[in-house]
Amino acid sequence: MKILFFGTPDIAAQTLDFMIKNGCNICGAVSQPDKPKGRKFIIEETPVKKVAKAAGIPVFQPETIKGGELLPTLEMLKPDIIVVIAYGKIFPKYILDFPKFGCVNIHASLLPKLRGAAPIQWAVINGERESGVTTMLMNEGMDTGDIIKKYRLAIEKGDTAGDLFQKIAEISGPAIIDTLEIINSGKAEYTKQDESAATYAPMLSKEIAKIDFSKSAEEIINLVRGMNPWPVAFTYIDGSRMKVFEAAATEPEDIGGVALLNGEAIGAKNGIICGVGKGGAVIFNEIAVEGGKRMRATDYLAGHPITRKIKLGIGES
RNA sequence: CGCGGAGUGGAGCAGCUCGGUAGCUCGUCGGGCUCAUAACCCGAAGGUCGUAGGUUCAAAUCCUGCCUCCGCAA
Repeated sequence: MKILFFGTPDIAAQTLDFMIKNGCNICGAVSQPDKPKGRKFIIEETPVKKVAKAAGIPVFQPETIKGGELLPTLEMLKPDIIVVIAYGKIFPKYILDFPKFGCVNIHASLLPKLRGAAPIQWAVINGERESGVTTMLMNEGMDTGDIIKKYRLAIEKGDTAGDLFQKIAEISGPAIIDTLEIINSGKAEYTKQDESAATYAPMLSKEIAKIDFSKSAEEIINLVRGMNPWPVAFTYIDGSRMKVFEAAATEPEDIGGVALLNGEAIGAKNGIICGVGKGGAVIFNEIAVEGGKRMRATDYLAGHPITRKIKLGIGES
């Protein structure tokens, strides 16, 4: 079965790598165009492109695909099936209809929950205990295709989005191989999604990453986990942006009777304790401020003592 | 040349504007106090101030090149 692979970021690259190593017949890889990245604006190849090039697979990076740009490529390669993971664009009908076995997408959630761009982070932010990947036959909607198979996965309490990314990446390769075998054997069943149960995982934005201290301790801790390693939950301390990499629940009494309202913080021997909504409090264990490296909050406090309570979250928004 | 910040004992920072004695909090080590402690008291070790030059009687501090790290932006 000739496979044309679509994908862009690291998680797609790992899956592609797994497929190659397991003998899949990949006739080409389509990825987003390379874009300037990093501090120096250096153009960097997408992870999928790197893997494909290393394996000698031809790479295609059209700016857009909705106007028929990919038709010549499809006719040249004549793929039997298209596999898509985190490519980043909606597929137009001419591509969906081209391969004999259709276009199979592997999505990092248990559909119909968390359709959209950032299912992994939202699973963590929402405090889900379970996630996984779903393979489906793509249609013209966003993650609305008929489900082929779900592969479940537990989310541990301390998992960050980065941890979940890793877990998802590990099962994605085996999952797609399994699904391809099912399709190839002709035993595939396509199940319609329950539209009433659909939820969405929109792209992450700066606004979402800003800590809202009126929320509960649990919600804030989940946000911190879900934003790690990117874009990282943040607030403002002393007028500077402070990223929070790790936070834990704590009791307001831990700071010796000082009452902390929402957003009020004080230095403690284990980190920075901050009052949050519903009478709770969280402790920031690992942080980074502008210009500084990531460090333990206790180290920050060594150079920036907070002996009287201060208000967090004040800064240019 | 996209914009900006930073390199100072093991960690986090101050000192630089206005050159002249290496400072603070924590940690480490030793001692003391205490029923006890991540608490408290006394003491000690530990730094070519990122690097290469320049200016100067004298540079952590002023000037120039280079290296490294980080934030924004993507």
